Amino acid sequence: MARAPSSILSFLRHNHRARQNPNTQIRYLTTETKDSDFTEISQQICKIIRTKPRWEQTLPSDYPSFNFTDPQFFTELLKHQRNVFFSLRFFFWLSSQNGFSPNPVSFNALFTALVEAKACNAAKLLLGHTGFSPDPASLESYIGCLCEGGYVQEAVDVFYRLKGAGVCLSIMTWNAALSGCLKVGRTDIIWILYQEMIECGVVADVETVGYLIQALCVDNNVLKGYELLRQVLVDGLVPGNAAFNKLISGFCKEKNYTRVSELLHIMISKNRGPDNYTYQEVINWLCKKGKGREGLRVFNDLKDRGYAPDIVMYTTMIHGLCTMDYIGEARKLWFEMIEKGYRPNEYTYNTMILGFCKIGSFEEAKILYKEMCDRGYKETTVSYNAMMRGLCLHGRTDEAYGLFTEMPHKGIVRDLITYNTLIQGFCKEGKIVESTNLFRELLTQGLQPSTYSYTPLIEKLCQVGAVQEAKSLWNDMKNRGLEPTFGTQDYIIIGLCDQGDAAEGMEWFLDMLKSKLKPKRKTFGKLVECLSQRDRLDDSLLVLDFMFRAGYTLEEHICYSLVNKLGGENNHFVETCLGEILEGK
DNA sequence: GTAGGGTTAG
Repeated sequence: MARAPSSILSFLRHNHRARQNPNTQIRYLTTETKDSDFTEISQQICKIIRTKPRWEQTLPSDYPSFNFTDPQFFTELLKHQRNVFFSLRFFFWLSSQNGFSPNPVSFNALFTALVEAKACNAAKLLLGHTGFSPDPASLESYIGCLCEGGYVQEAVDVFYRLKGAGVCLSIMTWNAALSGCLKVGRTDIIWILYQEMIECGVVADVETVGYLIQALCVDNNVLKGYELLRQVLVDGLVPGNAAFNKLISGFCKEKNYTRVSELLHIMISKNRGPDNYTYQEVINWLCKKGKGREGLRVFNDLKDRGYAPDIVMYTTMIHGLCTMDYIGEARKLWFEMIEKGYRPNEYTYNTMILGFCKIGSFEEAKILYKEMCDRGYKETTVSYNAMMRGLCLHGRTDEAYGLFTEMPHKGIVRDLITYNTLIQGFCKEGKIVESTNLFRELLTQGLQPSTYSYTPLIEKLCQVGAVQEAKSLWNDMKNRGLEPTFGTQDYIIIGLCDQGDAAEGMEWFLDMLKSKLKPKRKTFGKLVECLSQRDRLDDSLLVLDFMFRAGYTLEEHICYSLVNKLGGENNHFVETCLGEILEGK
């Protein structure tokens, strides 16, 4: 005798054990209930698809008379299923069943749930598999969701879809989009979106301004970012610390410490106290720009004022001290850090290991290296590169090469820096063949060479008189769009002069001036000497003139040879120059 | 969000 639906429900409600068995419940509800209670059933289905691994295969055959493919049932299920991924799986399962035609309402509910759960990949999947279009509000949330996941290009596509439908985004979504673009470094999209934002008539808020300032800094437009800051400060808006910090590190990079200090003062006066990130950037850049002493002073000041440096700041400072070869001080900080309860991590170990390697204390380095491994930190490309660099710096390239050959056996990837380190090491020892081979290997490995791959080779080739090969490497480098590093043209000019090719040396020299580059003192000297030996006195005086203007003086022996050459001439310019030479200007 | 490995020559 079948029980009436209400009595079943009441039975379940009062019978604890029966309630615990979802199968029992569904069997009752689906076989014996005429007007199925969707709410009750979907609650039970939720439980089954959450707990039963192969429900797709068993559910239909277990309950043949229940119509799972009723769209209304899915909507009910969605209401009760907290895990959106189960709902998505159920939706796809339903879609594969005959007789189920998803309706826009359930699609939209599912899409919204996915977006709210920040499951943008799943949302993307759903969108791609159905012909439905979510409602504008969900699409707008979807934009924020995409941006957060770093899919900014897709977010822009959705934006244009909404724009086409005449929908304007809220300031929250605009900000989410800008923030997302910033995270993945797509400032190009930031400016496009900002333009659109203005056209929509949306008023930027303080958060927007913060992102714009950061974007300007990323684009190396620190000054513009600063101007924007000043402008909004007048309006009473104070952007968050992230914007200040970006500006500060931007000005640090440019060595504009006046602005840095001004910004720090603004932060304090606006109750935006500089945080660990702020000071860390300051210390970091001071050290990177060769002002490690000042970096250390800031660091010590902070401690005196009661700021507690964290492990990152300690690592930064230790790194700075190691850069200056103040290993003793670095080591002191190392122990101080441990005393404060921080355990050195992978970064700290690698920094300190390189510090020891650089000054040739390989025994100390090896002890730390072993300690690092014992603590469970794996050997990495970075740790290998550090050891190889140290060895190369001390002329132990064979040992460095030994490590290089060892890397693949340990499953450690060789990267561009690995190759560059060894190329430089071999070049320094005059082992051009080995370097050239490594350079070729780098290319065959599919790595993109950098300026640092070329520079040591160009330098060494010039020194041994192979200027033609050096020039061909130079062209290769330029063709790859790589900017030469400081001094590369100097090597070539000196190489040309050594070969007596004053004419081409002069061409390269003029190119340097055109590019507003300052040749080295040695380059000037060599060129003057070479030109005068070739009796190109006008040119040599011209170079001499630039040399003085660059603030250099002429080496004595070149001075004498020039004076000898000029002996017979008699013009005003020569006299002036000679006068300057003799005055030692 | 933060930190570590490759840049001259003196």
